Amino acid sequence: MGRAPCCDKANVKRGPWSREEDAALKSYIEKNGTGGNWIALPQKAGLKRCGKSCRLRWLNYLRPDIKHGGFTEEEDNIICTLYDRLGSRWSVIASQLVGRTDNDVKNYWNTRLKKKKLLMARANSSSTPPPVLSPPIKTGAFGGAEFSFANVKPLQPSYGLLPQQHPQAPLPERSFIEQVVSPSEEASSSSLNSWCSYSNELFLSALGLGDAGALFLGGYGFGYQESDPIPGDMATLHQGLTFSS
DNA sequence: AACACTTGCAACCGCTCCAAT
DNA sequence: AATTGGAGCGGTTGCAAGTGT
Repeated sequence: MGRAPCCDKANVKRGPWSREEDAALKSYIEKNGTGGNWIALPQKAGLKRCGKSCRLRWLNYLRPDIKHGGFTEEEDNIICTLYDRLGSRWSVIASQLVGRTDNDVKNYWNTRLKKKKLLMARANSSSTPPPVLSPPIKTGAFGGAEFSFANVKPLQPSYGLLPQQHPQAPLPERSFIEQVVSPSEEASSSSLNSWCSYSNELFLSALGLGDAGALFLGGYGFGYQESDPIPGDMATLHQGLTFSS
C-alpha cells in the first residue's frame, strides 16, 4: 500500500531557496519554534514549500549553530574513524562534531575524505597490504543489518573524543548485555528494535564514545591502543552482542 | 572566448521508525 | 492489533562554479 506524499507536489515550490524564503523560515522558527509539526509549518510561515523541505533547510543550513566548510584535520580523523566503526551512520558521526550536520559530513566524506583515504591507502600499499576502504555496515538503523561487536575496534585515544578510562574497569555482567539483546531473540526484528531504541547514545557509548560506554563495556572501550589485544573476556561479550538479519 | 569536463554541495527521494489513534 | 501520518535518515540527483583544453 503506497503512502500519500508529504505534500501536494504540484502546488509547492521546489529547488534552491531564495534569501526571502530563508529569512521567512528563520524568523518564523526563531519566533515560534517548529511546534513539533513541520507539515503545518510552511503555511504558518507563509511559505509555498513542503514541510519536509523546510525541515531540511532549517536543520542543514539555517540553524544558528551550523558550521559550513573548513573541516579540520581532527574532524577528518574523527569522521574516518567513526566511518570505519559505524559505516554510513552519518547522523551519529555528525553528532560527534560540533556544528556539523549529517548532510555536511556525508557530502564531505563522499567528495573528499573517501578520495583522501584511497590515496593514502595507495601510498601505503608499497610496504603493507592495502587497507580495506571501510567495511561498511549496511544502513537502515540496523534493520536487516549485520553487525557484530567482534568487528568493532576501540578508538584511539588521540582523537580527543574519549574520557579517561579506568584501566582495571571490570567487565559488565553478561545479564546486562542480555537485557539488550538476549541470545534467543538476537536475530529477531523486535530485538533489533530494542537495541535501536537505546538510540545512538548507547551505540556510541558501547563503542567507547560516551559515559554510558564505561557502564556498558566496563570501560574497555576507552583509552585503548590499536596494538592492545582485546581481552579474552571481550570475545564472550562480543558473542552476546552479535545479531544478524 | 568557448566548450567540455569535474567538483562540491544543496535539495530531493524513498524508505524505516514510531507515536497517536 | 492494525492503520495512519509525521519525523528522521541515508542515498542519490541536479546544477552552479571551477578548471582544463
